[in-house]
Amino acid sequence: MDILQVAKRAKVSTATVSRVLNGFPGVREKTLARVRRAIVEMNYVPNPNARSLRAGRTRLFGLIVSDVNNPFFPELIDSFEALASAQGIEVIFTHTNYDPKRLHSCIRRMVERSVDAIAVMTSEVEEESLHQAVQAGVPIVLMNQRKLAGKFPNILVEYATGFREALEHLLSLGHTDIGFIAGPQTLNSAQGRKDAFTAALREHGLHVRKEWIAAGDMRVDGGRTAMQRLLSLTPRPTAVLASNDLMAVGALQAAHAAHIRVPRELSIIGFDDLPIAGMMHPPLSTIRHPRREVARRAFEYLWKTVQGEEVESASPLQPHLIIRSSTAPPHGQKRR
Amino acid sequence: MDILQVAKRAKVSTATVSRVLNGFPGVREKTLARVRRAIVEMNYVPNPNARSLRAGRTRLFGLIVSDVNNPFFPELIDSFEALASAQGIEVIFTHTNYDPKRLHSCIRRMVERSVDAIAVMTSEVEEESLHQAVQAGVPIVLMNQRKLAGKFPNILVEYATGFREALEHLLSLGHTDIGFIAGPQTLNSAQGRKDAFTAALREHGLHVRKEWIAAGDMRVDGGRTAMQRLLSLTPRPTAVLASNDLMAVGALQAAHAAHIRVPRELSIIGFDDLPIAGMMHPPLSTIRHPRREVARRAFEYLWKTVQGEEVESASPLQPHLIIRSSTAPPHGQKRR
DNA sequence: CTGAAAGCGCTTACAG
DNA sequence: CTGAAAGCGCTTACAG
Repeated sequence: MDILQVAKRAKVSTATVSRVLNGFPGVREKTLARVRRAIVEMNYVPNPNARSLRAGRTRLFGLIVSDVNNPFFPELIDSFEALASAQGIEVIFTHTNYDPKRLHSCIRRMVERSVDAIAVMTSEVEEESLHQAVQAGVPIVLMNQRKLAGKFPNILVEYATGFREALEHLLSLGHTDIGFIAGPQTLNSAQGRKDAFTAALREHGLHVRKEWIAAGDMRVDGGRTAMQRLLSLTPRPTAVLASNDLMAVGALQAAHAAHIRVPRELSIIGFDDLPIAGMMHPPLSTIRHPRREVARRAFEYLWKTVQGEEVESASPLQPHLIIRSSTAPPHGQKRR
Repeated sequence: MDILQVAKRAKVSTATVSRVLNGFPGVREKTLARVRRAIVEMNYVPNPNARSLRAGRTRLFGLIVSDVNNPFFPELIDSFEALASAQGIEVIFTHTNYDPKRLHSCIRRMVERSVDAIAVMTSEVEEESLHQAVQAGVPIVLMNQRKLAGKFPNILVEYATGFREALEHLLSLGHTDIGFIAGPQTLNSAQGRKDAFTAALREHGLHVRKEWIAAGDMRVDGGRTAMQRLLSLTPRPTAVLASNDLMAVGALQAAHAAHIRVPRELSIIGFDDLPIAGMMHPPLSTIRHPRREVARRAFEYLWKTVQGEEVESASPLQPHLIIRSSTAPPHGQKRR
């Protein structure tokens, strides 16, 4: 009974110490000071387990991502953790490795740990898994799961803006033959990106050439293979957009291997703006995914909800094009 | 009192339910079955806070790294987390951003959370910060902190082996003019790597040319600047080793910018074997840091210690050279 | 403004 | 082999 020791030293009851600890109003100034001194002198730290047991709150948030090894996530994790830590919240985190079944057990583990809230920042989500959290009364928030947008709180990212900017950039350089490296259409995020691409194309009256859309696995290897396929075509696109940077890197490798110079003979644009995009040779132009902002919104939603505050829904986040050196006018053409 | 409900349903006392839950021996087969059924039927999950409060163990491990955004760490985190999760341990993690002061507060937070053990996997460690854990009786383990090797459990990595292999590879290609991009000598890990390099040089009777050792900040930018300095020298080295892959990437960028072809005109070798090493153009040869193995040993040390088992100290881990495409015989020379 | 006391949900000697 | 009961360290109505 450690709080008892503090109470004795300050010559008050444990109730009063507890009040001071939790910043409750209505403690006389003098008592307050005495208790505070005792706390400091004894170097007292409350036992979080006892606290949680009694108060029913653990000050623990869960964070679930798809894949720690995908450079997309560290920044998101970093931001989330920093925000949490500023509020005295600890974060336990796991990843699903893109496997919806693992999401189920991740959520179960977190619920069993009685976290106060869960951020499900995965690219793929199965609705049933989420019900565990709902049933346990644990608030959750998702990242850009449009299909579940009505049912669950959701941090939306409007891919369309980014793709429109990318397309307009390519058009302004003189490209009209534009290919796309899509992701597996089983992934929500991959599907959304492909839709955004074709929509942007149509907006500008461009025809969607099905054979110029190749699919990869969202990793470097998949991007390389997809690009090899596109390069084998006649005619082939003069510019290629990839649904993520890892595949754009693979595309770049394929171009290098085929002795096709980027951007002189082929323009490439990625999506995400991973740190590696800028490290490539040439540095990749890409659409920046506002993941730190996603993390911030996700945390704030959960934090406010836990506090019992109402959260008004915000407008979707907008990704924007970052122009580096992997785009240029098509071979033999001038900037118009 | 949820365990009470289970007890009632199984017509036993809570003590018996607890015994079943914790796999204690000496419960009659029949009772065991009845209790198990009740647990399943009621979908009962023990309250971890009550458990921890009583048992004094939280089944929570702390993991501290230098920087989530450095691609070195995700694999380490991933491995550690997988191992922990297999034992029903949850991991809370934070990073110091290379700031020793932050390490202090990271450890404090974890101790206050009453984690059962802490893995301090940072490249820089201040001894005093560790005392908090020691005083609180929380086992810790460090990553390759040679200065503290006698005082604290430590997962050692023998840089020398890797550098020896790299050097011998370069010598076999015909290089004798070998430069080095060092890290800030305030970082233990950077210092260790530089020492390993110069030792390898001397072993082979090569002279250490001080002007061919440039220092960077362990990031891409630092590597680029350091390489620019080396390239401005006459004579300049025909091969350069970098203390980590991020700086090797920067070195590659500097070479590209100076229109020096790698590996034809300049060989580059990195250290760590980050995922990006293989994505570069050309793919970087590098010394692989066995970080998954580090994570495994760190976890196992902590796990065994928490169980009260004795852990015998293992021999240091050996990094090995991975040959890709950034090394070749020096310009105009043949492989000897 | 402050205190006495119940109770959060478990585990663990102790007794039988 | 099993149960009654104390207690882990807090917080929170309730009373004064």
